[in-house]
Amino acid sequence: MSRLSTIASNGVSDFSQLRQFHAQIIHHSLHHHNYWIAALIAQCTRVRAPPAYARLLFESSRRPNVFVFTNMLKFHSQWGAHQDVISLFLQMQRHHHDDVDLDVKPDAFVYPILIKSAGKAAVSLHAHILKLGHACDRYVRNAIMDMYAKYGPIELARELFDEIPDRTAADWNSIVSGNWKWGHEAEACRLFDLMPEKNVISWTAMVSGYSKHGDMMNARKFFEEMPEKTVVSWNAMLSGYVQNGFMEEALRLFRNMVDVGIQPDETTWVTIISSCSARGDPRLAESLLGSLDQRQIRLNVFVKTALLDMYAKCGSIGTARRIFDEMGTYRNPVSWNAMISAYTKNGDLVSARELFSEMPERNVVSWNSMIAGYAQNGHSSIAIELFKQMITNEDSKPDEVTMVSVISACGHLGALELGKWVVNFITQNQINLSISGYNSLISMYSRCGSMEDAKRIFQQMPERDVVSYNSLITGFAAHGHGTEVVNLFFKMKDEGIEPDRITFIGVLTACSHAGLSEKGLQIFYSIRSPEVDHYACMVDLLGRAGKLEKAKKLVDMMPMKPHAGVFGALLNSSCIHKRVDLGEFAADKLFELEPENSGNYVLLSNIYASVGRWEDVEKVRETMRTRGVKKTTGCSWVEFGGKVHQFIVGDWSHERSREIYQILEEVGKKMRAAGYVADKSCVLRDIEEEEKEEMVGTHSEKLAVVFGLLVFDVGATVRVVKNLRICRDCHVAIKIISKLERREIIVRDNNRFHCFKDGVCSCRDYW
DNA sequence: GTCCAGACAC
Repeated sequence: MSRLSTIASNGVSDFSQLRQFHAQIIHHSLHHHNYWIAALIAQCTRVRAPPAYARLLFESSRRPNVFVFTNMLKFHSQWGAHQDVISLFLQMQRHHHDDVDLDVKPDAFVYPILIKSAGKAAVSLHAHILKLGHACDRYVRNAIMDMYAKYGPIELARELFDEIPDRTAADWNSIVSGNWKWGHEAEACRLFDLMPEKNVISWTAMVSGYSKHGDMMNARKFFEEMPEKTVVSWNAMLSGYVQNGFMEEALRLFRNMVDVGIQPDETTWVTIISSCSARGDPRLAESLLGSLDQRQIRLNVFVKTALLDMYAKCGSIGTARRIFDEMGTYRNPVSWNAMISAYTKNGDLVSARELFSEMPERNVVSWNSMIAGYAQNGHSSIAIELFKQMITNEDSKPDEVTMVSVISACGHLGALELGKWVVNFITQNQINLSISGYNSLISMYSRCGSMEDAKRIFQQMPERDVVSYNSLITGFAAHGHGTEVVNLFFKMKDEGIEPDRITFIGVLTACSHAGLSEKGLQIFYSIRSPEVDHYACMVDLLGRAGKLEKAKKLVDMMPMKPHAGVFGALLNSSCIHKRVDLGEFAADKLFELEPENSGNYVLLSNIYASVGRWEDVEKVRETMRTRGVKKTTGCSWVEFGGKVHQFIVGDWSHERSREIYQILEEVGKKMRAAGYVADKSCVLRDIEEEEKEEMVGTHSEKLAVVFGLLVFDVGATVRVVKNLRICRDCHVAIKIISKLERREIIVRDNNRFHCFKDGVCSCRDYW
């Protein structure tokens, strides 16, 4: 008996020792005694025993008392099983309610655990706890204050802190960490200096605070000055280096740590492993694993999850899955999520979805991984559908990460109506957006063709970074608003934000499309080290302006190897200016670089057609046939009633197709009556049977416009979204429809926008 | 006998 007591108070060191301990308790027939059950559960927490094991222990108690409950709560809390914590607490309350004499009244020991697990939701517990009078307990008091410090409003945490008459070190540490968390660096430092007694936790909080702010100089300074260090302090410093990308420093510190005799713990390993996955360096990881093996490190679920993630990021999805399968009952939501995102990053949405539906306990990250997976792999509609499921399910609340994916999906679909509904959802659910959230809104509005909204968001943002400017610049560039872009470019410099490569691409494209050659050249020369993409923009700019010799010269002078974009720009401008020689030169290079891209063949053929060299047109067509190059057919979308309707060439799948084609026929008659004759110079039109039709063909853009304007009354503006180039025939048709209907039609084509108004198109150079 | 503050994984 006394031996058992010794084990209980000293603790076991691993799971197998725990099982021996358990066996001895059974041997002494003590396994139904609450005292021993509580002790065993406490040891489960210590060695991170599997949840099923702890649950079995819990159920072996006929009448769990407050100790058994509390230890079980602690166990769940450590695993992050917050749902279990809450339901166990409710069970406790029920037991107490049913029989007041039973020793299960939730006490001051229970509330801190509950508050920690409930997170932000613990706000609703605050009043309840005050009523029970637990708020004067220093642990409970601290837990509540800490909750406000972590989840906000931090001001309330501060009020509570100021009211505490006998502040403990924990109270000071909570308020310091809270200030770091909310970005109040100066206040955190001020409070740290005011602290009557600083302990190792206070110092570690400062190291981690500076690290999270990217201030590694000060982080290191505090780390060096600490009077004592624990393994947690080392871990904080390590993770600071890793998160700020100082991998060499991290490894050096790690060796240093081992040298001074600090035993790395599981957190250390997780940090080191995740630094390998960030670098995508499987070799380093392998050698690390070797040392893990040598040290006989027992891999806990955290380490295993980090390993899983590392293998997935280094491209060994099979190994990742093996680890996942081996984890068995040790899996927690994070392991599931890591595996799901491994699949989505690999483009394997089927396997990801399968895991997602099998998961026992989904959290917001699971939904986010899945939604982002669809959004990033081009399945925008499914991403939005899943989001709608998420909000009906109500098991997890969407956060900013969710919303960024959903916003981006709306942008790719060009679904403005849906986008506005999403924005409304964000405000109604009080989801706080960071800079990157606002940036994604700017992108979304730009992609949906609503620059007024994009600009409004930009102006309303509390703070802007280079991505904010890039998003708006790229948007205006796509709409051909050159001067707006140039103004923004100078404004950002005034604000002290350095333009990056994306900025220059946006500005140069805008100059090119708006015919601002001089401005464009001037800006190009100001780039410190121009990259190949910038040269491509300049070739485009010079080419469009008709300075094809200069464009060709620039290609020859480039300090790096030109890529397809450079020759593509040259081919495109050769087409605009009917330059067969340069067109052939560019096309030759392109056929080598990307033989399967049909667009290049079409452009070359158009050049020949424009100068009447029909035998060469035929030759290009022959080449396409022998190489098996198929002209890509695009599809168009138009949004109506919160739904995105899709059309492809010659498509009859839409439920109102009959009506649409009938109206198209009538529009065609009107057009012919108005004197419009189909333009016969539209070449390669017989590559696809459908394109044989005259003016009133069945191209997707026409279907979309007719649907939007005439079948459904969408109002003044109909937005058509298409990501491939629209054909010349459709371009003309849309112009005519806009004139006949006296309405605005916005077409997104190849991520550029054309606004048709009363038969006039805003773009200058497209055809 | 239990509870709070600092580090890690998606």
